[in-house]
Amino acid sequence: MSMNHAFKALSDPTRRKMLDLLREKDMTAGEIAEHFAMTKPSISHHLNLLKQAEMVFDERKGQNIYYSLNTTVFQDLLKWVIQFHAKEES
Amino acid sequence: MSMNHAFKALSDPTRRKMLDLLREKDMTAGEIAEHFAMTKPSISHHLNLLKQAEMVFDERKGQNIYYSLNTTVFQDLLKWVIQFHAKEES
DNA sequence: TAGATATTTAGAAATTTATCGAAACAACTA
DNA sequence: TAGTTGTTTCGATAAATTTCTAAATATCTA
Repeated sequence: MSMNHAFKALSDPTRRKMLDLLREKDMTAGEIAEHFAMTKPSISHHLNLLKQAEMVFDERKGQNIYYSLNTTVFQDLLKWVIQFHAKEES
Repeated sequence: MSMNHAFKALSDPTRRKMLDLLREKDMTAGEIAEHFAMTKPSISHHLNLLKQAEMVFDERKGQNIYYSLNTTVFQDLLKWVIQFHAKEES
């Protein structure tokens, strides 16, 4: 199910860069936006796709909404890729 | 470079299913096409994207063109995914 | 409560992608 | 060499995606 959303989410370089940023630390939507030459609504859209794909969590803290990685889907991705990496043994 | 192509290639369910088929055995374009409710030109297009992403090889043998997995990019993908799977240790 | 800040939602334009039918190309076979 | 089979290329259309501006929502502060 959400594997399809995950692969879609990963197909855009902006979203992969967002995930890379979140790997270092949790960030607000605004902090994330600072790293891209793109309007805030566009950033919001990308974050929303990552959320739908269950690759990030969002949590409001006062005025800000913090985004953080949700690593569960990455475990499924890892399994998927390993099938190809070690195809002769499966 | 080609990582971007690889992620794009993986974003389509048809192409992921093609890779899954090739995991079992090398196949001709026609054999691959039999598994999909789609015209041959469409199949050819998808195979071409997989080739550009360096995820498959193609080799003509007489009248047929055989497709097979090229696992080198999958190794890069594995490294990429592992970063997120084990984010706290990197 | 009014204004300021942070972020999202809505709606539209531009670009990319998926798919098709028709035609072309390549190799085999009679 | 003419016909047949396997596959791709071409050109067009429809659907999906990315991005924008404008407006709305949520929270904080004075």
